[in-house]
Amino acid sequence: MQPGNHQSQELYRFLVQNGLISVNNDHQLSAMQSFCSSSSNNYSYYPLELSGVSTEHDASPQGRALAALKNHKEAEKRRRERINSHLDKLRGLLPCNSKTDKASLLAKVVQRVKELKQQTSEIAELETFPSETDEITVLSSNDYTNDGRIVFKASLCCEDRSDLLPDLIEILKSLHLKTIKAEIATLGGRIRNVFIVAADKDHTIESVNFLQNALKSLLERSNSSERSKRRRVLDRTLVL
Amino acid sequence: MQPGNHQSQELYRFLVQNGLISVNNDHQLSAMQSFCSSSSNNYSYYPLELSGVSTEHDASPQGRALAALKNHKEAEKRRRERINSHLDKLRGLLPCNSKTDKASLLAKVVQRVKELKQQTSEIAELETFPSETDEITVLSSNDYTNDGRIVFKASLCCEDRSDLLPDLIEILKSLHLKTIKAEIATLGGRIRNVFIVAADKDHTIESVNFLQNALKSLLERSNSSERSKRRRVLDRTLVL
DNA sequence: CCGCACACGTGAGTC
DNA sequence: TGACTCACGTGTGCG
Repeated sequence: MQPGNHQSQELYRFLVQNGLISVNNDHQLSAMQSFCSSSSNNYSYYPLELSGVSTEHDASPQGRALAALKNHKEAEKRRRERINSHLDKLRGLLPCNSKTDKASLLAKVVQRVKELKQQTSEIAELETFPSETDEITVLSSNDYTNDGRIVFKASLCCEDRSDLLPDLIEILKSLHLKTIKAEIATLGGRIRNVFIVAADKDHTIESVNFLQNALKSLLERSNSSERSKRRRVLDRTLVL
Repeated sequence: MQPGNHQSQELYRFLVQNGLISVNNDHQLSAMQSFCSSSSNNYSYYPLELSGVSTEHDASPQGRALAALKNHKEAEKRRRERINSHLDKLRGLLPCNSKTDKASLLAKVVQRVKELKQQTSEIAELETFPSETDEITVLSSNDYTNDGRIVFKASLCCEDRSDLLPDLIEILKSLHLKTIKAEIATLGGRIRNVFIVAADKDHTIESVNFLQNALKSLLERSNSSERSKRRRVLDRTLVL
């Protein structure tokens, strides 16, 4: 079966998509190149074939060139199928028909990815409950990079005490970090601070560790002074 | 500038993507078709042009066919640019270089969309279930602003009782808040209400606090009447 | 008829 | 050298 005519295109795509006929995976197994050279698609297309020149196992320059061209043609076809199969997967993933254009489909995909991205980040921000365990999280990602400056998202969850915030502010000041946004939530004597800070231009990614250590020592100070039974500290650093 | 050679391809894509040069939007404005017919791409390609047959405003069959072919060629080019610009947007959205293949890029997109989809649904489910702690959340952001009116997202989680909803409705009515959407979930005698409300035009951002306080008093009434042991109330206000 | 979207084969480029 | 990707122009079918 050749998917050349338009009637069988959708069927063909369906088969490819559902693995009922095989298509190369991306960037692997691509050497499986002449799997269908002996099947039913040996239609004569090139004039040279019509004029009797054998292209099978031909070492002559024309034969080699023709074989290369055939390989090329088939490889290109497989490449198209690969791309289209992914597009069809996306069609199935989004709320859209199987008949939407490639461009419109991709536009929807772009929009959806953006939506989901900020949705998850918003929801992550909502997840600011103070938990029962002490916890430090410092997170930095490329998404947080803003015109050259590095931006962190840091979270600190511990027992509340009156001079926690001043200490925190002092730490940020000493590290030359500028607070962009801060959230504070308290629950039953415990507190969770989530703050987004921007570093100076000359800061490197190692500032994440400085901040991390400073927060850790702050938390240890709190625990030792209060003789807290809460010994375990969840300590996370995420660099995405 | 024509993007024919491979050196300028990336630059061209960059310009298209950032809107520095225009490309048709999907499925609209596609009638803008011959915008570059007088630019530098009037290279002679067809033998008929070389043999002196004018293709400009030619009503002869050859002229018409040639003009159609030219239109077709340019339209196809625009289609390609449209698709590629979206692919480049996706490249910028995902953690990948600008040099990843189309197929691999699309594979990553498929994977990412799947991930984000189930992530958000999982979190959304978690947000709907009533939790064990009493909780009030009032959230307002610029995203919730709708043609001038302020829109809140408020969440209330507490012990269920029969006259909770009437009380809630009364509060919203007294504050002149119009309910746009509401979700109610009950589980083991506990209830969670999430509702989106819109304020009147004359409301300010302080209405958030009114609502917050009203809900708090509502919750305290419930607790005092039921002699609930659940004293701790998570009380959050986020203004993004 | 024309506009539109697609698959196709091919030349050119990169590694 | 070949294996691979890409943009291109073209043929074709649909509305």
